[in-house]
Amino acid sequence: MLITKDELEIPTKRLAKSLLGCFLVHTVNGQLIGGRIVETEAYLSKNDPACHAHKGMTKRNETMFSRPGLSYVYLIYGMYHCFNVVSAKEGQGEAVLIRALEPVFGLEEMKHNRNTVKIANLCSGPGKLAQALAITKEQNGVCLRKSQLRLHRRESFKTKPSRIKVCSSTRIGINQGSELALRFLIEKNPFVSKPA
DNA sequence: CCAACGATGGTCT
DNA sequence: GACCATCGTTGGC
Repeated sequence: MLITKDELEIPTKRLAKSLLGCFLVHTVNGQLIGGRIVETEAYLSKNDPACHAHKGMTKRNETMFSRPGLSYVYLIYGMYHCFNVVSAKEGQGEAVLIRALEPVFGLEEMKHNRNTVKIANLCSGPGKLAQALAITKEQNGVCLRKSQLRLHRRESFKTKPSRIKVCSSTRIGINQGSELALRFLIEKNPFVSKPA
């Protein structure tokens, strides 16, 4: 079952936690690829200098200010993409970065996209999962309930029990705002980008 | 195991 | 011209 509009329009920190265990799937050439979200980070509009929206709207970050439930994708280090779920209220400029998935669907396709055969190396980082799922700036601004790129609830696929334990840590790969505990992970999950 | 570093290009000052 | 919400490789233990 798809994530509902109401489930998406909640405070960003809460959404970052509740997205854990949900499924991110992309239909490419009629084939479904993707997996279960195991690691996220919240980026806030207030008191968060690491957030792209911290200094207001620019060409790059404008979709961060759009409706919750849309996709925000940007290019990082000239070669990778990062995928976010726009959150909070329209106009606020907040989002949840999806940092890792447990690969579930279309493993062979994802191996091909990533040029590796190691399952643990397919989606264990924001750049990796975007590459595995063929997410690029073409998906920037699409609706995650209606486009080929979608979010499904935890109970949608019977791959694991839906009860999970969440833990948190400081965020990864940033300088400013690095002391804030806004990274959330499924406890003891082998598919995260780095242990807590 | 791990720290260091280069690739690579869009965005912002 | 500097800075990046990264990753793969390299070279040291």
